[in-house]
Amino acid sequence: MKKKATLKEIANELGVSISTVSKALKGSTEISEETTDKIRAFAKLLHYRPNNIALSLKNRRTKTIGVIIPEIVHHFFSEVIQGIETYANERGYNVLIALSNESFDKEVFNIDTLASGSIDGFILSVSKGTLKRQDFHHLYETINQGMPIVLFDRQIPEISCDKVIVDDFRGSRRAVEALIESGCRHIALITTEDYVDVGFKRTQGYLDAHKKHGIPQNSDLILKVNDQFFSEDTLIPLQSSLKELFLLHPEIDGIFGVNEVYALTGMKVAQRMGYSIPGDIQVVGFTDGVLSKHAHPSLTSVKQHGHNIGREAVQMLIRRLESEEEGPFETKVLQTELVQRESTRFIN
Amino acid sequence: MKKKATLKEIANELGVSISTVSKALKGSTEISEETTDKIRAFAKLLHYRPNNIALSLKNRRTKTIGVIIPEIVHHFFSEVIQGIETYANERGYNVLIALSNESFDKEVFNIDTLASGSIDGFILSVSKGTLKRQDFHHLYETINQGMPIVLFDRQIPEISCDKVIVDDFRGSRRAVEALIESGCRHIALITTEDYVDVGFKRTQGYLDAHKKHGIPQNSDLILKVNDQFFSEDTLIPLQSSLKELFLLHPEIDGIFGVNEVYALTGMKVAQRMGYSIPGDIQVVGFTDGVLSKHAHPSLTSVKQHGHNIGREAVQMLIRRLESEEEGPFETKVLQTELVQRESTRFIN
DNA sequence: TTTCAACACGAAAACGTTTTCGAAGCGTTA
DNA sequence: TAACGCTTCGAAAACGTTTTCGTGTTGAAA
Repeated sequence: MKKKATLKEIANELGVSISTVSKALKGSTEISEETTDKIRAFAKLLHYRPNNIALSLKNRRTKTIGVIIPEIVHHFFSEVIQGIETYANERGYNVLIALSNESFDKEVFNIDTLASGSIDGFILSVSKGTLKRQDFHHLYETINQGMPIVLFDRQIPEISCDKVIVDDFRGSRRAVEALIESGCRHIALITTEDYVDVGFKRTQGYLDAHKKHGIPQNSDLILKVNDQFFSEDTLIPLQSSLKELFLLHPEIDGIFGVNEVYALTGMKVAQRMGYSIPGDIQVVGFTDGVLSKHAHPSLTSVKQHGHNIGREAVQMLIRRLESEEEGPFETKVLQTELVQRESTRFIN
Repeated sequence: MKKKATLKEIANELGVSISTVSKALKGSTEISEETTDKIRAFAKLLHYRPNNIALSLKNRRTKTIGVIIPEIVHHFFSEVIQGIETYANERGYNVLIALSNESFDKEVFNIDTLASGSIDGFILSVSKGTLKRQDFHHLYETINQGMPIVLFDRQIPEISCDKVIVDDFRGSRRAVEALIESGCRHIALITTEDYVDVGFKRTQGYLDAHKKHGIPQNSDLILKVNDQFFSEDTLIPLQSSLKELFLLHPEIDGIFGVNEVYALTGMKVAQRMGYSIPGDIQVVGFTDGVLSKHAHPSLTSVKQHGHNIGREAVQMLIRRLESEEEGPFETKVLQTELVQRESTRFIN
């Protein structure tokens, strides 16, 4: 690998000082036009590029935001990143992304490497591994070290920092209410285990919708999926559980999945068993992604405006980065939207 | 924002020199156990974290690989990143990801910021914007500056650097041959415009399969989609074009889409018009992603082992980073795999 | 001729780290 | 007592920048 050109080399070759070269390249009026031209020409010849890392050292700022997400395939996270990117760029910040793959160790590793110099602050959604372990020392350390963090999506109440989350409870309740209002009385719920905060809240919304409408809720209709290490394989056991569920409970007339894949899998299993969607069973999912749009029939979903989440997160982070005084931490709660498609026959 | 603790601060507080602190924290035997313990305790108290950026300055290496991809929602790119990550980590390298969003300007911006200090080398797939513009000055500059680049997926013949690509031609030909062998005689092709290299090659494979089997090919059955700025909206015109195509050519008995969404859209339009899949029309897509698996019926696809692509790319990059002499550039061609699902009735 | 401003440039510090080399202090040995 | 070796630590350079504060030269004004 060739080594990169530096100010020093240019200065030596041209018989001027380093400062002169620096000023000339920056277009300072201090340097004569003649010298400036000469230096610029030579710099171009050597393919000179300023070394930002040295700059960061000097400025003690990198103007870069680090984003750590658990998964990259999720359409939701892609949308959030999209939002983060566009808004951060507007404000003159660069964005770097790293993946935790839902693993605690990887999350710690990524935070460590990024925290030590590369970035000014974090926007992150914690991995399932971390949630399960309930070990947040790496986050505490980072915050104590003076680097601001904005958490999004998955909540950790005991950590005090800025947060931007979605109103999972109301989003979910609204969806289940819509099912109830359009006639469903036996709604199956496909959810995660309770340690995943968003899964828990969406489950609560499901329960609350029943209570609100005075509909008895049968807890046999709730299916909790263990997917700490989510992969295609977890779908196989899920499918058989679902088949069993439908066989035991032919009265089921609605399905609510706390994410896209769960809802979709529920729909597919029902279809295979001869149910018509939305004729016999109506289906709603949480998180509106490509799968919902391309499913057959397309899936009614609770949309989480990921773009806005990203935007809010960046706003909070930059405010903290660029202000000296340390105000109280905020938690921004964003509302969802119910997007109707072919898998339901809602009235309005 | 609080400022971060440094070696200097610790040294001053404890009345020792910076070198002593550095050595103590690194566990050098030079420093007495007593002093070491004292320094470490104090460092922990201050939440000290070494500033890697200063280190990179010294070492002139960051041990970090920069990855730039056009889109994050693509399942294919996610898989490649997955591969890059796991293998890079094994070799002690960190991975940073940036997005170009298929935009030339954003690609240039990202390369510029990353190239100047943050990383040792690039793995990238160029944006459609860049391909259309045919402007590669930013890549040339980076290479000339001495920073190695590995290109993947989308080819640029005129740039000399390491590349890892998929055998689009043979993958596509194989898929179309399979269609022909199972009886199709009028296969519609949904492809991109020719400036997208992979689209072009897949089109060539489609044509070659016909020639090889002596089947006349009707160019009216080829639909070229303009999707430079790909969004959900481009699907609407595509759908009407497809509808028109099927109306004009009721003889169509097969569909080959050069990507997942094209194939899927073709399938959906056909289904809406009353065709049965795979009874009346068989469908094959390129790029095997979540959509293929979850479609109804699920989609037969040409799978591009993204994980392997990532692995190969990392291997090539690290080899170049860690060896002094500059060998000739290589291009690694990976083969695809035809994954059969419900949208076809292949014989074997 | 003296004085002074304008102009063009250079020296050096600073950012945070690692590492090499040297040096002080102290005990041991001949 | 002198020589030596070990232990423990500090000074300083280096990485590539930017920026502040000189300093020397020139030309013109007094």
